[in-house]
Amino acid sequence: MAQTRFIGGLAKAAGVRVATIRFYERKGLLPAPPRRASGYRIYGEETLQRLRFIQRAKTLGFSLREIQELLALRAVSGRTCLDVRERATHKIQDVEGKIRQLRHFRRALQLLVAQCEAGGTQGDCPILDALDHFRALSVRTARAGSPVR
Amino acid sequence: MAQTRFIGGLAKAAGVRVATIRFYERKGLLPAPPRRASGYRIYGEETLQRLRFIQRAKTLGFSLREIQELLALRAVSGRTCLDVRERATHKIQDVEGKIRQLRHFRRALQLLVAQCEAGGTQGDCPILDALDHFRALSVRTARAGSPVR
DNA sequence: ATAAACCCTGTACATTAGTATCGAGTCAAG
DNA sequence: CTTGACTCGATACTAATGTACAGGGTTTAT
Repeated sequence: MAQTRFIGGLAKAAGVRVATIRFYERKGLLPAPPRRASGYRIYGEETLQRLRFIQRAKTLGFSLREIQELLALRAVSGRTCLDVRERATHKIQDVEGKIRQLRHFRRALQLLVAQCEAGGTQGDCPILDALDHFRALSVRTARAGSPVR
Repeated sequence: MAQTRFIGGLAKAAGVRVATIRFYERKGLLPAPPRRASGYRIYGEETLQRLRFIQRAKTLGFSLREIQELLALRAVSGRTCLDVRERATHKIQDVEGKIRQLRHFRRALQLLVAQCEAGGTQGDCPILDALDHFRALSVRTARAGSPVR
């Protein structure tokens, strides 16, 4: 049985503002919901799920435009399957790149912590340039750069 | 031997605009570099590395403010080691959360592709609600939500 | 020593992602 | 059937993250 509620209840459940929900609707991130005779928007559970999806994707560095594209993968109308597959495959590459970066990132931070612990719980840490290690690890896409002038 | 260059060369090497570099300097993401007598900024290799770090962190969903915090982990002056360790540990949690989310995300996208392939290269895909699967997987933080009204 | 290409500061403009406010209408609990 | 909380659309404002001049000085290859 679908929960139904007005915009305020949905906003509270999702932890966003009412204005944000209307904003997302205008932007096409949320479908125009059914309305009461009065014009009040009526939401079911699925909109809450979609809002949570949007929130998560945002913290992962996707822009609203990208999130819209991701959501559009579901709405197959008018798109061929091949098209969807291509887009999804491309997104997977994207996601895997992010995962890789984050792993390097984590490793660097762990090194930082390890160096701290090695230095003892008080007194000076060594230079703590573990983040340089991160840099060294993840600069694979490095281009040549302009020469000295 | 450190490469040195003016702001334009650095911008080109990092793939950002000159104005962006000056913007980051104003924001404290890049240190104020040494200058020529003329006032021209002079950059070494380390600034390029830092710029690349910033770019990567941005695509991973960190705001400039958060990136500043991450960079501050390196600048140990005035901070105790314990403090740094705590902050780094917290960041690691953060990063791991993101990795987890991205993995769910990827799984959902892979499911989507698989469903597409099962449906053949042409004709209609099934409903393709693999992203619902993603939702089901990743809604662990779900709160009760307001009741019907 | 000159001209193209570059840099300086300061300020204004743009885009993304919301937030806030207003006046008027609606809901629902007592 | 009133009253406080909610909703509506429209519009304007904000913060974060850049971008684009304008007017004037600098570098450097030739």
